[in-house]
Amino acid sequence: MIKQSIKLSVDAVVFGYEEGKISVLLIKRKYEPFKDKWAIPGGFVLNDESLEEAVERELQEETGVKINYLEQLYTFGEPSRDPRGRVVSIAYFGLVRPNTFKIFASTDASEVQWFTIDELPELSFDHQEILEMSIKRLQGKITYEPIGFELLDKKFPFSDLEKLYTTLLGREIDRRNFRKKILGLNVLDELDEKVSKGSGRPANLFQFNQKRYFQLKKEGIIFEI
Amino acid sequence: MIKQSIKLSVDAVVFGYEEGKISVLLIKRKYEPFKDKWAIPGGFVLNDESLEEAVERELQEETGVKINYLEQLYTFGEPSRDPRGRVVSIAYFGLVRPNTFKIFASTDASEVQWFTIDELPELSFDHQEILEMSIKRLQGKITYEPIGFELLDKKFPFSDLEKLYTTLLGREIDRRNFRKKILGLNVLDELDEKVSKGSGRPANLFQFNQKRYFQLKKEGIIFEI
DNA sequence: GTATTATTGCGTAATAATTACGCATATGAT
DNA sequence: ATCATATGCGTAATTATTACGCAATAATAC
Repeated sequence: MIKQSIKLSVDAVVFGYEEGKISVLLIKRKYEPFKDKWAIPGGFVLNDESLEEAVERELQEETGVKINYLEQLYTFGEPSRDPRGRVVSIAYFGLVRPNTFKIFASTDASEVQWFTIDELPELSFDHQEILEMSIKRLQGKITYEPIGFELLDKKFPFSDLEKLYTTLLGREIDRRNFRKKILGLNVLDELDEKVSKGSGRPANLFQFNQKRYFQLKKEGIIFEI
Repeated sequence: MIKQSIKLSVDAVVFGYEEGKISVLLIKRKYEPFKDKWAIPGGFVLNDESLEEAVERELQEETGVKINYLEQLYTFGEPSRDPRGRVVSIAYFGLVRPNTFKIFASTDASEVQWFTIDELPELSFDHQEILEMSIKRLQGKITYEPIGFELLDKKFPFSDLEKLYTTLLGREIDRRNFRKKILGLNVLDELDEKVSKGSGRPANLFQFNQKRYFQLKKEGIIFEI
């Protein structure tokens, strides 16, 4: 039997949402190959850590990000995808609230930066493909799983949620029907707090009730936009 | 940097459909660990083959199966999942038409057998978990992608398709509404052939038109049951 | 050969879900 | 006070889903 010499890495596409824009966290590579090019954060898996642990460790090391939601995306294994040799990479996608921490570059990264998804730089390896798949997955997923809340502040006005969905889905949504639908799902708690931004009627704040969501899911009631 | 010593394998959950039953192809392991226990077919990835090539090679070697549809399922990487050491496995799920070839056991398998999914034996490693995830994926997927046809003969009476869906989804479907819906999707060609099985009015044969499906998909028209 | 049974195939009505849209309400700005 | 702006509630029109009746065409029983 031929000895297997395949290396295993993890990569993470991390999405954030601020000021009506979806952004992705990228690092500038400090070393070859693709030195000084932008890439998705990631790195090799250690012998005794799980894949999720590897992702969270690498993200912490390279960017300082604390992940809020993490999900396995796909495993990329084309023999030619890394010039150093055979590297199979398990890609994840994650959601964070950018305003809850400060990003910084270290270890393999010389820079860390948020890029809005319509202004992306050229990427290393097959990271362009990974990123495109992530965006599609995110767009698909928010219509049948309540993961959008992971991108918003814990307490948010309804208009923030609506803005997020119009941005992510890339189309207009009727505000009144959207409100009816979401509130009808019964996964939001209406708080006794109001917030006013600029002119206009002040908005009530809402909060996602995860416990209630799991309860409904167990009863077979599905979340769908 | 610590040298990485992780092995990479692929596993494939292969589904077949015959006589109104969904079956999974399992092998009996010839060697330790889990010698003489049932398992999902699979094995280690070679240095210079793609992951899909590895799956198809292992299936051919161990079982003689020629796969009809193959899709990546999930990557399982818990450090403790294999008693031999760290083995990360990329699981696939596949669909075949069992009546188009003969299965046989060889290399790592002492036996190969179809098991209906409600009469499964005890499985090796974390293969139980992999299989459960596969079944869920299959059930979910047939409602929004026309992959069910990969399990049927190329030419089939409508009742076969209906039977497949009731079996997979585990619930009754109104024959007349189902027919309207599927035919309305415009992805089936009605042939000028009829088939009669036992008594009753002979049924027209249909054939899935993949070209037409891709065309409709490109136009944004979605398949959904 | 005729009646019976089984299965296919086409239609229409009742119900539910989605979409479109009018307008009152509450605040900041002038 | 008046206007501009954004929130929040309702109802009607449209579309999709579900329920179900029944004719058509064969094998089978007698």
